[in-house]
Amino acid sequence: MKKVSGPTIGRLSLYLRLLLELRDAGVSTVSSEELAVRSGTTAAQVRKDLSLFGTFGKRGLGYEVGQLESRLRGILGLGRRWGVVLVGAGRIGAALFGYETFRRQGFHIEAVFDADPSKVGEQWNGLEVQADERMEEVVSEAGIEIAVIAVPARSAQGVADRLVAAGVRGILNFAPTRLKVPSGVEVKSVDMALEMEGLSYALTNAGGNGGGA
Amino acid sequence: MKKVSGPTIGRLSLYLRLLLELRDAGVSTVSSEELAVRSGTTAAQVRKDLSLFGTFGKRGLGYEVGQLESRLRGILGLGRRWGVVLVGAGRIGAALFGYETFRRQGFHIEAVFDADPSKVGEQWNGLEVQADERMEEVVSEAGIEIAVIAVPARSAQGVADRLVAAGVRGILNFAPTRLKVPSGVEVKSVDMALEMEGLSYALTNAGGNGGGA
DNA sequence: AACTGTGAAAACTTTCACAGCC
DNA sequence: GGCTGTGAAAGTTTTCACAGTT
Repeated sequence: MKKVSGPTIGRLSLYLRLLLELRDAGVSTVSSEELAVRSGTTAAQVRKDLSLFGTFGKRGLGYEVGQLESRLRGILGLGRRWGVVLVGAGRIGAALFGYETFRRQGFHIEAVFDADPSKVGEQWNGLEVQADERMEEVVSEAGIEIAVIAVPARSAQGVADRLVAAGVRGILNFAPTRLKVPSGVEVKSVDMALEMEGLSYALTNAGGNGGGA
Repeated sequence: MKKVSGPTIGRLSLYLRLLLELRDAGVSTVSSEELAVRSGTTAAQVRKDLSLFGTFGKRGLGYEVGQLESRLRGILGLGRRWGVVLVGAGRIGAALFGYETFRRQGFHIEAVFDADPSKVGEQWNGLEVQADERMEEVVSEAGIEIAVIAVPARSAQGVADRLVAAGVRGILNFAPTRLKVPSGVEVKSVDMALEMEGLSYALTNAGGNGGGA
C-alpha cells in the first residue's frame, strides 16, 4: 500500500474514536469540519488524510458515520483480534492489563510474564503470571504478533531481542529507552518522562506565543 | 525565545538521557555521531538541534558530557523542582506515582486526588489520597503548575477545566481524549490506544518496506 | 448551497556538504 | 585529521483554493 506518515495514522485513530462517540450519540452524518474541530485539526487536513485511502464522503453532505467508521477500522487493521503478551508484571503492566480501551479495539492479552519469582504465580483476572523463561515458547506456540514491554529500562533491550527471535512483529515499549530491532519489526514507544520534559520546556519558555485554544 | 519544534524538544530530552548514561559510564567526551547512533538519528540532526540553542561543542573534539548535560537541563527547564498533582488514584495513577524517572528529573508529586470515596484516605507512600473537592484549594495554595490527569475519559475535560481555573499551566493527560484548554496552557498526551492502533496499522500493511534498524 | 476531493503553494523539517576551528 | 556549526538543497507535511458533486 501507499506510504503514509505517522501523524496521519495517529489522526485516523483519533477520527475513529470520534466516530464511535458520534455513533453512540445517534449522529449519522458528519462533515470534515466537525471532525476537525473535535480532533484539533483543520477540515482540509481531515479530507487530505482520508483521501490518501480512497473516497469516503458525499459532496454536499459529508461522511456517513457508520460507513466511515468501518472503513477506518479496515485501514487500521482493527477488523480482527490481535493476540498480545505483556512482559513485566509491575505497576505499569498492571495498569495496562486493566486498560479497557485496548480490549475494546481487539487487543487481547493472552499471557503475562515477569522475571521476579515473587510475582510468578499471581492470578491476574484469571491469568497466571508466568516465569519469563516461558516467553519464547508461549509466543511462538500461540503465534503472538504483538508484545507490550513494561520492564525496567536496563532489561528492555534483552526482552525485545528474545521476543523478536520468538516471532513478535510489533512492540509497544513503556521502558524509557530506545529499542533496536531488525527491519520488519515495528516499535512504538510510550515515553512519559519525555512528555513530562516537553511540558517543562514549554512552561519554562512560555511567553510571546498564542495558540492553545 | 526562538521557535523550536516538538520533535526537536523530544530529541533533546533523549540526548540528555544518553548523556546521563555516558557520564555514569565514565565517558567525558562525545561526538554528534555517537549521540546520533544511540538516539536513532543522524549526526547532522544532532548538531542542528543543538545549534538552535547555542554552540556547545569543540570542533575536532566533540561535546563535553557534563557540560552539555547541564546546558540541556537548563534549556529543558529541568534545573528546578516542579510541583505536580496527580488526579486519579486508579491503576494508571499508581503506576505513575511509583515512576522513579519522574522524581529523578525534579517532578515531585505533592498531592493525589480521586473522586471515589473508597480510595480517599488511602496512604500512598506517606501521602494521603484526598477527595477531589480539595483539588482547587491545594493547587492554588501550593502554587502547583503541573497536573497529571489519570481519570476516565468522560471525566477528563471537567478535571482539566477545574485545574486550569485553579492555576495549572501544564497537563500530562493519560485519558484517551483530546483536552481543550485555553491558550497559554500546555497539554501533552500519552495515548496508549493510539500507539497500539499505530502498531496494528503497521503490521497490517507490512510488506515492501525496509527501514527498521 | 453545502461540502468533498485534490492539485498547487506555502511552511516546515531533515539532510547535505563544506568552511572553520582544535 | 577529526569534528562542529551552518547555509543551502531536498524532502515532507500542511494549508489553500477551487472545480466538481449532491
